[in-house]
Amino acid sequence: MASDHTRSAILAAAERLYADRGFGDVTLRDIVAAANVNLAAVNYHFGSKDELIAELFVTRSIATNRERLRELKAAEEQGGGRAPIEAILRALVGPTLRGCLGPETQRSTAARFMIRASIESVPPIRRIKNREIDHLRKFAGAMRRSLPDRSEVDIYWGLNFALAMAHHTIRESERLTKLSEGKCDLDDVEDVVARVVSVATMALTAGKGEAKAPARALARDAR
Amino acid sequence: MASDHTRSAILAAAERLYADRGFGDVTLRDIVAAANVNLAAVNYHFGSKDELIAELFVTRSIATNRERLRELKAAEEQGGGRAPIEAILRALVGPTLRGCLGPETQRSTAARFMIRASIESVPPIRRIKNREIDHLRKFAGAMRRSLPDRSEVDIYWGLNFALAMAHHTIRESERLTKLSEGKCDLDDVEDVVARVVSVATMALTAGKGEAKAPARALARDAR
DNA sequence: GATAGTTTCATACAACTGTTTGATTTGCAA
DNA sequence: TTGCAAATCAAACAGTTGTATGAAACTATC
Repeated sequence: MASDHTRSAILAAAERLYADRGFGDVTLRDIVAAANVNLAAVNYHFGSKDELIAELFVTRSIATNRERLRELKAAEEQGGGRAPIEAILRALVGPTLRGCLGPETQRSTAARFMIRASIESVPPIRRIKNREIDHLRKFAGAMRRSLPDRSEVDIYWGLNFALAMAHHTIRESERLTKLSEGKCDLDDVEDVVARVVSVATMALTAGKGEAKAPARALARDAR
Repeated sequence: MASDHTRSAILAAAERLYADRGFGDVTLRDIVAAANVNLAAVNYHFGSKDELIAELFVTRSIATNRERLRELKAAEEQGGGRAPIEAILRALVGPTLRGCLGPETQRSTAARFMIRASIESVPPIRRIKNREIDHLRKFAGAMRRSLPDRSEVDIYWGLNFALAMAHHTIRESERLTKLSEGKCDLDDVEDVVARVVSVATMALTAGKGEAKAPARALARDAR
């Protein structure tokens, strides 16, 4: 096996470049230049560009999911098999938010890469991504156990909204900062996590079955 | 001016293709093939590919914003300058959701194109997009008038979360359907709108100033 | 119906992409 | 040291991209 040096240099450079600039405009030549290796090295070590991306995604995907499940399991064990909904949501969105936001220095390339992947959806990743549904199902299960009175539909919507708020906040963090003229502090990660968890919790616990009825008659003057 | 036929055929074909497959893998040759025009027509009528995309985006952006502002204005007038927060949020997310979801037949290419644009962020669009902040500021203003007791920070977060839920739901509608095994009906657009508005309203009205404090001590066993 | 201006067309171009090739170097075991 | 597989390298390849060209086909005006 000699030296994996080249191999891992490519992985690191590729992850950073993809995280920063997206899959769209990062070429193999950019990657090998950043990694200080020969152009042919990518195909030699990974077979193709797509396989490089796939390996990157699979590795990171496994790591992220493990982290989330670790937090989930801890929460459920502490509650004797039934975790408080806040803890479940925190396990779902916390790791990603912590990795992608916060002061420059403590942002992880890995988390930012995963966000890119969740946004741009390039072919090699799209193929793998279907497995993520199984992962989300585990959270849906935990949420159902935590809120046994809640309808399944509401659970899924709550899960969807929690992910929505976390991902969108990461993706548009720059715009939110500009829009609020700096008043929204995206560097205070725990505050962001608390806000997302709080709103998602309300979505999941408010009302009782009908989080839909109110004010539906308003503004129906279209056309 | 003779016949704008070629011009508008290109615009229509490009919008549809970009909406369906994204900017990433739609080539000029795909567009001219779909529009049944010659390859050189794009550069003749628009100057360059980027200018074509920009024109598409600007046109649609203006239309969407006009529709949203129309609903907003109607709501504020009806309330005498102060619209209920639900109506404001409905004006913000309604048009986009209605355009992008619902039965296949009534989905608008325009709305789907705008979602693509909001996701992929290709250079010519990124340049224009900064203006959208001014548009969002109008909604922030209306929300502040509607909830004068609320802190500005909370307003911006509520706005952010409302857009988050709407956009994410559209982008991941397929996954949500699969995850919920069809139990979440993405074709019932008004239900989706009501859910998003309802949760965003809760985010904006709950607590009073501190939608953050609860349960922050939980799950702090990381590392 | 000739003419000038606009629009279309087939084709070529230059730049860039991921990938392959075959020679050369490296590292290590016999 | 010798021998051999693994790894690196410069160079070329084939394919695709957006764009440019110049001739041909239109269209309307005089």
